[in-house]
Amino acid sequence: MTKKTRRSNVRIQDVARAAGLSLATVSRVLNGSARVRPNLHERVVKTALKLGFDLNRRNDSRIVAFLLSNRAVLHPFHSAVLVGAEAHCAANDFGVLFLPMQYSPKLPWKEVHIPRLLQNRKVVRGVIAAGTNSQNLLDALTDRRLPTVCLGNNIVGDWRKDQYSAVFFDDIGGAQEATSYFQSLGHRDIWYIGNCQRTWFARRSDGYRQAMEEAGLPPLIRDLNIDNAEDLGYLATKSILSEGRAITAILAGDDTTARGAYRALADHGLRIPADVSVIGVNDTIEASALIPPLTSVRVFTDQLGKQMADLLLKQISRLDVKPQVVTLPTRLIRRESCRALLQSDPIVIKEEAQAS
Amino acid sequence: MTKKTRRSNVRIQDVARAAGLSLATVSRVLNGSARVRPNLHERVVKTALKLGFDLNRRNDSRIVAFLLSNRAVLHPFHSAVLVGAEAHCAANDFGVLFLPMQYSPKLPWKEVHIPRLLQNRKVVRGVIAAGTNSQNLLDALTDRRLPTVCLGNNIVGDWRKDQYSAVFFDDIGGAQEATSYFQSLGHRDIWYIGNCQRTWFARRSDGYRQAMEEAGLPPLIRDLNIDNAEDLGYLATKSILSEGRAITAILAGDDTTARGAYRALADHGLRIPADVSVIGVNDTIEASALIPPLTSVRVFTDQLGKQMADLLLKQISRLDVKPQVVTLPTRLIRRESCRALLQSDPIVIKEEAQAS
DNA sequence: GATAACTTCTGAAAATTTTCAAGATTTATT
DNA sequence: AATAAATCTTGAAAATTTTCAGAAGTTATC
Repeated sequence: MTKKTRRSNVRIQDVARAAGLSLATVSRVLNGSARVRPNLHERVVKTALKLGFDLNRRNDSRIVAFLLSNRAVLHPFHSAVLVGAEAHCAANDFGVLFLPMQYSPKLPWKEVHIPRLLQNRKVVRGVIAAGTNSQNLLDALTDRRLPTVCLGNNIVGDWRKDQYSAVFFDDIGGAQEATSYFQSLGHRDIWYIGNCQRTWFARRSDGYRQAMEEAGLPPLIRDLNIDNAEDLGYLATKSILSEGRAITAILAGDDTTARGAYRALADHGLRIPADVSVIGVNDTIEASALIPPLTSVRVFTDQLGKQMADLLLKQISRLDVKPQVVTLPTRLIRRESCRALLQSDPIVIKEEAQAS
Repeated sequence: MTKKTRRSNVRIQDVARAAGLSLATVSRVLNGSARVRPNLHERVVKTALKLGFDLNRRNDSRIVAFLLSNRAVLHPFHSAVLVGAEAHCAANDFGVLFLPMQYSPKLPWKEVHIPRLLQNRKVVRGVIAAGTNSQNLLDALTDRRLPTVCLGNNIVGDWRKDQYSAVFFDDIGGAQEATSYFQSLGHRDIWYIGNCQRTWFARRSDGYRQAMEEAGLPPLIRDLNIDNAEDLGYLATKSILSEGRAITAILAGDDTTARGAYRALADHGLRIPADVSVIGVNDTIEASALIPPLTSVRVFTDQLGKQMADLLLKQISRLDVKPQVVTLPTRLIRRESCRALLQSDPIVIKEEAQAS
């Protein structure tokens, strides 16, 4: 009787007997190595829970996947999220599998190709969905019963928000704060530049628009459908300048776009911040690397990674947790790229229509 | 007889019988789940090979670890290596576990703490050792019989080069090429700045020194023991300028150091490339992000990752491959940060001893 | 709406992994 | 050098996973 405590008193065969199924089927359910009819699956899980079968501390995999969807490269932003997620996982004795993948948001979910390593919970226990995702991938992961937490800001198209855990960062509020900051410095001709085809640029333009409207100023948005963020910033800025529009401040949709703006301003002989003030969003190392250093809306990327990891690990350890949504605040980091506009300052309009 | 081909005709129990050992012991050797005395280990491996036991296509893990040793953050350089390695692994149906770790190069190898996930080949089959490593870690990995490939450039201290596969990139040659390029543009007062306590900065200073000596010019090296690369570049450049030394060109040990130099030059009112030309090393996105874009020694980071992955996967699939060393070439990418010095140009010496 | 062709699911048996306790070896201490 | 304490190895048995071939379910076709 007092044999010595086994790692768990309840064995897989006890569950099988109680559920009236074979050992094999129970094993398959418990480690997701193969498909089991939904009702039997449920029967196994229920029986296991009832008998108090130790669903976690068994010696199965302790790896989660960090999905980097639809990105060609690993940007500093996502690097930082990855590092944050890894640190939290490591602290909980989990490892992180780095898994870039590409898929079309239009593909029916059954046709989204899921990497082999995700097909068996023996290997990967859950997924952090970073990069740009859409509902079809979430469906495919749900079908495989993989707990998932997504980076909310970057999901394109409609998705069933109540069914998934997600972590957002408040870039809308950040854009709003940045715009208000410009206003507090006396700026009125404040432009937003971005590619509003992309969710994140669109979200930020909303924040900008709100702040402008609240201040009774007309929103000035230059929305170009260009994929490369630096080209986008460059061309958007260039087009505003060559049209001779009044401009004393630019809110760029992200730091890379801001860099393009820097370049266009330099081309036109305009100084930052003397002639034009600039703010970016994301506050990656790029922001502090620019000369002059860029004022930017900081996203606490390490916290972002940590939060996603945390929600995921909770889902993994307890099968019954409800999906949760968390929104992390952002914060404007003030650097030398902005200056206060004095009442006496003339509005600078360079007329040169320099050809690109 | 014609039963239908099994995934392998030889079973683990055949090996056990032939080797005169228990099933358990053979299992332990074959998946590295626990330590087995070296002679028995060898006996098992030999017997398995002799019987033609399928060492690979069994359904064991297909994951390798990407070790990022002793780095606080994931720099763009290592990001790119990681992405390159992952792509090649994915093409071979392997996944990559992202595994940052910290250890002291002075610790005896038995005391180097190896993450749990590396302790069992059931999880991780091999290691790509990136970041900064030293022999003690390699010993610890060897002890666990984990195939390892290291990033050769970043190994500190002595190590047994003939026992490990390694991939180098020719940064020495790159520094040499960069220096020669300066010379071909007519520069003579060419400085190298770096922190030669760090292996990579030291290697590059060697390349620089060679090129200077071959051209009959005195090497001008500003070697400061500062960890933060940007501060290093800033302070090194500042110190040269404030001493009033002649300087028309700077070879910075890496791109971040070059950025520091940019900032110091801007502080002194010097233009790039009009007054001073600058070259960096690594050619990360930082180089093209600077204004003006930085001429830099490109390291083909994706190839670097790919090569490391390739050597590793070969070692994993065949237990008998010899360690190999590969050196990848580098290439100077010319951007706007350099200009030819005309014979008539006066040598600019700014005398202002601006306090930092 | 029946039948064929195909796919998915399942349990029994086979194969492998893991636990446990005993035996072997190493290390520390006298 | 001898002994005790601690650690490491191992085989047998227990537990789990995987294979295999047949059963059950689906879909396409006539």
